[in-house]
Amino acid sequence: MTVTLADVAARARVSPATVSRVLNGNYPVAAATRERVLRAVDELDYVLNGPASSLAAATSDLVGILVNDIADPFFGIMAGAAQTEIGIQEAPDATGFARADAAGAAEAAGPHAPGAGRRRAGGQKLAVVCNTVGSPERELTYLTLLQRQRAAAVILTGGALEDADHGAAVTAALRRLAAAGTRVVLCGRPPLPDDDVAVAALAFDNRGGGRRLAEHLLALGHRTIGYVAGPLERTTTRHRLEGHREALRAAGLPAAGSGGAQDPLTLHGPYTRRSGYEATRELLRRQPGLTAVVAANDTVALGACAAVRDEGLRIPQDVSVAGFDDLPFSVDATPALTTVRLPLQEAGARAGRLAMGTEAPPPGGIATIGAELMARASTAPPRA
Amino acid sequence: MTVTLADVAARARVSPATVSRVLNGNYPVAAATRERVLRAVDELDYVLNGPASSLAAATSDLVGILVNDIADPFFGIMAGAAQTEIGIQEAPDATGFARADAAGAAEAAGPHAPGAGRRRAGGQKLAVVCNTVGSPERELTYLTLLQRQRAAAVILTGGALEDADHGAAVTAALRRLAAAGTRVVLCGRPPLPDDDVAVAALAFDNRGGGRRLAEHLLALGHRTIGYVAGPLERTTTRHRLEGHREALRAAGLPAAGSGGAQDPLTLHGPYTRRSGYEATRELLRRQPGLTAVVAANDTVALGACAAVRDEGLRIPQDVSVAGFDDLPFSVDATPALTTVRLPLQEAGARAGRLAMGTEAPPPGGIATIGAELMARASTAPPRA
DNA sequence: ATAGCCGTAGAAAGCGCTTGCTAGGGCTGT
DNA sequence: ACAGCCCTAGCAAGCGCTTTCTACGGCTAT
Repeated sequence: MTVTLADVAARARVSPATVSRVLNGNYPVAAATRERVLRAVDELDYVLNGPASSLAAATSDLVGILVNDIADPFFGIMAGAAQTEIGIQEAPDATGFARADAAGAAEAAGPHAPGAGRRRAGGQKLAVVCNTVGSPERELTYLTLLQRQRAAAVILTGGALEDADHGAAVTAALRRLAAAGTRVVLCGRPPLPDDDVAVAALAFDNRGGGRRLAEHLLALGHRTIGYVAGPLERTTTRHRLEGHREALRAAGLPAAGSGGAQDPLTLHGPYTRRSGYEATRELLRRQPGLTAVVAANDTVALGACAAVRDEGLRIPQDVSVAGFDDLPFSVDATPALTTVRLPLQEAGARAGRLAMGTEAPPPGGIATIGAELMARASTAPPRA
Repeated sequence: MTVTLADVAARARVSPATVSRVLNGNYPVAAATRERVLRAVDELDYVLNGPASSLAAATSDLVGILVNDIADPFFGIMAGAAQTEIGIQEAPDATGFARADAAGAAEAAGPHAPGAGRRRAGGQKLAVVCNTVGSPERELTYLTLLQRQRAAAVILTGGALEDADHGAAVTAALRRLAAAGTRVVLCGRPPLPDDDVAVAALAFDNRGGGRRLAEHLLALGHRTIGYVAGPLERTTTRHRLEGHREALRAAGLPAAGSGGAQDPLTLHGPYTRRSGYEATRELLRRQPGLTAVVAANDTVALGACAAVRDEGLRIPQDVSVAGFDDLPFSVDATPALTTVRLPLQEAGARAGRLAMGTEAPPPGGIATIGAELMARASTAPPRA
């Protein structure tokens, strides 16, 4: 029914081994033979059987990218950049066998260097993104599924859940993956607790970003700053908040809640516009003296802006609003949103390269990626 | 080195066949045996070898979702919804074998119904999204890669390229996929040219949406309406534009360009904010009488808004602006964007169900999904 | 008691590919 | 001319799982 390697071999009058070698291009095959095989391949519309190939070779060309919410550009941008880096490589050079010899002249290995004439070893990788919807179970399930597929690499993006059990489970899963030869990369997520693992981590400087943003507001003269934080138990949420409070404390303001106590100026919620809207209305209600609102991210900030307006207040004259991430739409908000820029594109691309083994891992396996303050029109000095 | 089925079998003192059956749960295995096997599985931290399993069973649990731009929420939302529908199902019932008998009492098949006691047949599907970046070659490459993996289903989202050669290539690829038993679903993309294939299509009513949006503007009194269209050669672009012009023509306005002629009121560009910005400035420059701008989608509309403002004009008093898609941020723009709502979430979910075979395909394999006008604050009557 | 069934488990034959090893020509070098 | 190499291609042994077919108790029905 379906065409197999053997069929192609028969048609090209060669052995299956030869066909395999032509297709994988990592073994010298005479040009004429190669030609014949290639012709047979597309006369027969042959498509390699991936599972069989992966089984025999004990490797697969799958690379998994885990994201918390695929509908959120924050993840979309990172995933897209990573996928671009991983995806379709330069086309293999079907002809030009002889040219390798010319190039070989530059080699020190002598006239009969055995490596001459070899073609791209790897082959096409299939980067796939998996949407965990922020659910711990799904995260684990996807990790198992990817291990099942013997994925070549796995990239985990975004903040991690701060649950001891779940953290341990994920760490164990990643360790298993790594042990099985899968490259593991963390992107925008803190390194694993014990860093003995061969897991590269690209962490965002959320704490620093949060601090700088707060400092900016303090410098403008704000003293009562509301904070619409992300979901509890997320590293991202905690780090941004810590940075924020660090700055407040440094300015001699009562950064309550740092001990986990109730902080009337901080409200937690999901990363949604709605959360931003509702939390901000609540904040405005209970703190009439509020002159600024910092949101967990840009999406939340949009909701905050809507809330401020619906209270009949102006941005930034009456209340300043700031976000985090600097997603593309932030500059288009009215007024343009002050936020903290995270180089999502770059980080994603780098993660992709690490996953491919194209780029050397950072020293210690850990790199921190800067978060830059983008002061724009949505923040200004408070009314005098 | 790595644990295999045989290892588990040895440890559980059963044959590999039995372990396989426990894991796949579609063959009666005595509770005690099952128990023993399951214990061995997790004592050994056994993870099924996907490729081997797929090879032997001649099926895979991969479902591919192709999107043009993963960083664009338009696709993210559809992909996310589809993935949710496909992804992690209810947990298999590890115990409770006996209960099947009790339930069996309700069956008409008699006391020894052979089907009693069977568990979920399918098993976990891995939904993966593939980012084509709008590139025809990548689209084709991904299709081949997915065929290699013997994917269970493939979902193509978003507008198709209107290039005869490429269209034929894609159609051929989809046909091959379908022939190989892969379920193919089109989501937000017009049906295949000859609909004899077993390919389900969920198309958006882009033409109708474009028409209604134009009618809305016409009803408000606009007569000189600029149009910042999407990239040429995309079905989405063409359909929206056709609907737009249909309405203009019906209103007796010179809908130039319908024959492909130069239309000074229409400009093409990518689906980016920047394109919206630049095209709109250009439009405003060459058509001082312009009172409204329709954008290819909401993202472009955001750019258009910025351009209008930068020209010192107000929205909607001086110029009305409208988008398309009704992405989440549209309602948050200032003023809230008039747009055409596409039920992306629902469409994606439905595509996911079609891919899983959970939902019956629409009659004729084709369904058109409505596009609803969302008249908001960014459009108003033109200055008198 | 005996025949016959049903429920359960094992043996073994692949699934389609990769790859280490082997073998046979055609050259080169002497 | 002959030995020895290199280049190219084939052989065959798996990779780890699924699944058909077969086998074997114990229980029911006569």
